[in-house]
Amino acid sequence: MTRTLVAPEPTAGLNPAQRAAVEHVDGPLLILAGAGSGKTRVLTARIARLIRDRGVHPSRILAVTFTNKAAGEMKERIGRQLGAEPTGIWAGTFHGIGARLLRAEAARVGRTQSFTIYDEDDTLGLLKRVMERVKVSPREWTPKSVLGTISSAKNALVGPAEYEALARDPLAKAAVPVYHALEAALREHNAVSFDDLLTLPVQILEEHPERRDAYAGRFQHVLVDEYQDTNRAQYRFVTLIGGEHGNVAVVGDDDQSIYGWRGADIRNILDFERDFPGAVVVRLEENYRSAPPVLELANVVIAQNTTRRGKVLRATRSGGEKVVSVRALDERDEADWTVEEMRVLRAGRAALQLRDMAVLYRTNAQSRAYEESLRRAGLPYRLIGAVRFYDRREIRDLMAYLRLVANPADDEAFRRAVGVPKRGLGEATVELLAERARHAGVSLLAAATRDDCVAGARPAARTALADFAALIARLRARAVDAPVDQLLRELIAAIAYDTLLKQEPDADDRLRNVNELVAGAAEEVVDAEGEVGLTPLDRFLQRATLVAGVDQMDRDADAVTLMTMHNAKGLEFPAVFIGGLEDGLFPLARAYDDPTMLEEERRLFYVGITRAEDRLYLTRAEQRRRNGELLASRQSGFLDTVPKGMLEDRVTPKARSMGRAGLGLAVGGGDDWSVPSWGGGNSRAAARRPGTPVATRPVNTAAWHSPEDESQDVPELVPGERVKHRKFGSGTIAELSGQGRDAKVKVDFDDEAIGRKTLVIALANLERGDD
DNA sequence: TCTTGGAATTTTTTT
DNA sequence: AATTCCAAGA
Repeated sequence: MTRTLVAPEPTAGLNPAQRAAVEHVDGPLLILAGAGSGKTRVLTARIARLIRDRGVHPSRILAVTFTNKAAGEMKERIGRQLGAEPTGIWAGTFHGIGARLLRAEAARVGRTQSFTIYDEDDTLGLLKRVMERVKVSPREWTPKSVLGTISSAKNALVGPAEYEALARDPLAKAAVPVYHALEAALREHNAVSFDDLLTLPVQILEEHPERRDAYAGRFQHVLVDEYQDTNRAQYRFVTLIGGEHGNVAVVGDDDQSIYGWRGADIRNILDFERDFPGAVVVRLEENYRSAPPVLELANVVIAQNTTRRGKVLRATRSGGEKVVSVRALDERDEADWTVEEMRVLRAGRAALQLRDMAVLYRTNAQSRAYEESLRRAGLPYRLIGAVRFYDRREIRDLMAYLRLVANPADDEAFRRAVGVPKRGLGEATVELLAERARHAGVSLLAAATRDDCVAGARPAARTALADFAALIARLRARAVDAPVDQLLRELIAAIAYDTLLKQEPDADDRLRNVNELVAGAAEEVVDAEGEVGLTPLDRFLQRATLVAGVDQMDRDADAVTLMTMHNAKGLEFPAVFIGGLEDGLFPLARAYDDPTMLEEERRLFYVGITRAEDRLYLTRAEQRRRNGELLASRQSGFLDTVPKGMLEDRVTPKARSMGRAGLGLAVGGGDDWSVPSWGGGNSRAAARRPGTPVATRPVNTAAWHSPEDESQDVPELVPGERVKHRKFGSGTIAELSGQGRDAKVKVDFDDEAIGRKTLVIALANLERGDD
């Protein structure tokens, strides 16, 4: 049964479970793969085997990965097993694959092949304009919340009509006309949102059975990685393509489901066997990555969750260092300690390289302190996520031009490009133009060249518009045969963008970024692997929108990695530092009231822990600046349930000498923050409200209350009560509204110049009484 | 039309 | 704290 071939056998060196997953051929397959259990290996071996041993042509395989980078790496690994990289395989993220399908089928949803993908910012900009048009006040409903509810609807495959029928709460009702109008506007702009990359392909496949048959027939085998993070639309996509033949292999780990907040439905993996009858289930529970102490901790932590299929990772390695738990004074101390430990690891016997170390955290804001410490220490680092390269202003400016060149209907791009550089065209002119364009049913760019549309604008403005339109037309003509980098160079010259940047504060950085963009565009031309009829410009623009932070990560550079735990999924490092293990930060305060959210936070912790191969450090700070406010914090509840002895406790010198005693805080008894302990379940929200401000008598927390009033929720403010605000001084409460975190007060301040203000209690940091 | 300074406003995570 | 938003002035 073992055939001898030139390349190594795909199943060589696999354990029995892995081998079973690789050798299973037809019919649904669910691979429950614990962290570090070699699932990527299994996935690649499986595809290699399909191609080599089962004669499946690569073009008949659809492989969905979580990042573009992962797709690239997978193809490369398959190539190594087969001796040559497979051509024709569709491998990428759901969004990337959706875009690819959509390019081919664009006409069916009222777009052309050159449609633009609107990112979050673009979509939000469009939505604001739409809200204005349909008269939904952005004061009453923030554009973000409206976009959020529309986005959830899309991810659940609820279209505008159905949404209208279902709308019950006020926000949803307000969003109804916006949803309708937004869809129309996107279509007019020849654009799609991120969500549309998932929903429109589904819509096409559902409405056109022959298209569905074509794709389902083509893709004989469907493989999906990180299945636990798929949402309704993605699930439907998989079912539409693979439901019939059932050759669907999904890999996932319910314990690593961390995207519930964007519509991922953990039930997709929990119910796989029901959705795909006859599914073979393979469990990969042997962990090859982490040292036993790391795994022990991971198992203890995740065991607190109730909603899970249940599994225990078994270590295959032995030995290893104890997990270290560190208490620091503040975020700066935490970062300094971390960096110091990094130097020790580098200089010590382990002789780790910087690329072997990663700092993981819950929120991007936490990166700052680490960046500063690393810079002070002179250690190079790479920051993943946060501000994407393509989100930088100078890059977006140039991209707006390219977008407009590729898609003249992209009004959002027009609005951005027309303002850079300043050419005497302001809001007044653009709004006039928009009005006329709307009337004439044409795009802004088209309107700029029509006399009837620019009539009424100032002569100077008319000239500027004509010049701008001519510039775009010229670039458009060049785009036909010039490579993208050349086009970019000409654009920069035409608008003298480099001279413009040179006059700005961060000129050097910005110019470097621009050069990098040009260089990146040149590269793109080289590795363009020819996607059906797409122009190089279209390809370039699409890639720019769909690259994720991790996609840009260069693992070869010797630098420390900083990123959120969400971004760390699928990665591993010899040494991992997880920062901010404090109540209110990790888990986030928002998760307290909701067991589902709390469990998701815990899964995120589990993901973080299992990134570590040899060494793991959990750090926390006694006080931390958040949103400009200094907050005292208790250690994370996640640590409370860890058995004593599993962690090696350390305290930074600063925390030891200036610890909380020095803060003069009225902490409710005891010198450790062991005050209210809470396990997995149902302790009262009031008893563990986080983010306690370091101030006297805060009103938005119950953490310092004496036991008697613990049963009360947040201490009630009442109308007529006197309060004091940091900036506004003293005042009297006039009115209360809202609940929980959204609770607001109207306060009449004594200072007449200030008068009545509406404040969010949770943010206002009011003090009770006068003083 | 563009610049400015003060005010308001922060969902945490991302394709 | 930091960014974004807005209104008034140049």
